[in-house]
Amino acid sequence: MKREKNKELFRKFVSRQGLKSTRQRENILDVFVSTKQHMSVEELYEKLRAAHPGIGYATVCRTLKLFAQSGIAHEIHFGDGRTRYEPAAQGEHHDHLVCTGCGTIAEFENSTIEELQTAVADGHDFLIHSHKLELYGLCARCRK
Amino acid sequence: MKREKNKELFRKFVSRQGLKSTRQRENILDVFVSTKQHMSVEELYEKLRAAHPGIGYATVCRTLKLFAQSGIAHEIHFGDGRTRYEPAAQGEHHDHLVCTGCGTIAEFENSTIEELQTAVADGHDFLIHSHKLELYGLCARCRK
DNA sequence: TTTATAATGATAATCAATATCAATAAGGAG
DNA sequence: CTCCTTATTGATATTGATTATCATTATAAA
Repeated sequence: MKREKNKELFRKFVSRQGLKSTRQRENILDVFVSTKQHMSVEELYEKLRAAHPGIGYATVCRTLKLFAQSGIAHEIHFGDGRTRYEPAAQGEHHDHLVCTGCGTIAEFENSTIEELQTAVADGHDFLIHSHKLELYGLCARCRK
Repeated sequence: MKREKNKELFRKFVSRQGLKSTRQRENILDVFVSTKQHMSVEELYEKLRAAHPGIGYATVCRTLKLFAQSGIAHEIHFGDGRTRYEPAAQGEHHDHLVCTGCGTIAEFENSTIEELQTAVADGHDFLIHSHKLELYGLCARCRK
């Protein structure tokens, strides 16, 4: 199961880096892996406080950064000034359809686009590490 | 010429919106249209101060936002917390290759990718308004 | 000119994220 | 199990970029 795999990966990361396993990190990990996509730090913080009162905002920020470093999370910026995180699915990648009407975010994957990206990068002698593709517009509901 | 066209477009926008033509706006317009791509607000401010001392930072911010509203500029966010602007070329669109080694930004266009994006959006009954595609990695020089 | 209104620039306010730091917790050594 | 070094936490201050405020100045139409 993906969730458990990410939890395992993070625990290995912590031990490999000589970091310590703490109650807070486990709590944040639990909530994070079972969360819906694209949560902002603020949203995750609120959700965490509900389940684990007393946790600090700074700790949430720090831990999410660790998640990104460990590879189990991706940091996302949609240009609204908030940092968002989403659980990473190893070996997969998806891009986003962002509705400017209601804020809904849908996901998609398209391997042909990915291949073309690689081709473009090759043409520039550029080595792709990661990419970001976002389509902004109106979702089906907001078009009506 | 593209630069003059953008200047004309902005002047029309100002008059159409009942805004006023000011020395500062003309100065910022001059510097902006003749600038290299992807300048941050800070960089544009510094460049402007060199040519037109006394101009305020807030005015630069406000005017760049107006440029974006008028359609002659695009606002760009690369995730480093700085807002950048680039002159818009009407009817064209390009995407970015961002080197995480030296920070260099190259541009590319690929109409096939654009078509596939439209196809993906159609499949979701989504109407694209704009999009952002950025490839992060190492440029030719940094790969060596 | 006069006059209503918009724009400017200095500065304060905002907002998310990060740094600081004293108190606490983890976990290996003995 | 206890000690001890070091990492972590959480409260708060700070940062850094952008935006709001507001008195003063400038624009452009009557």
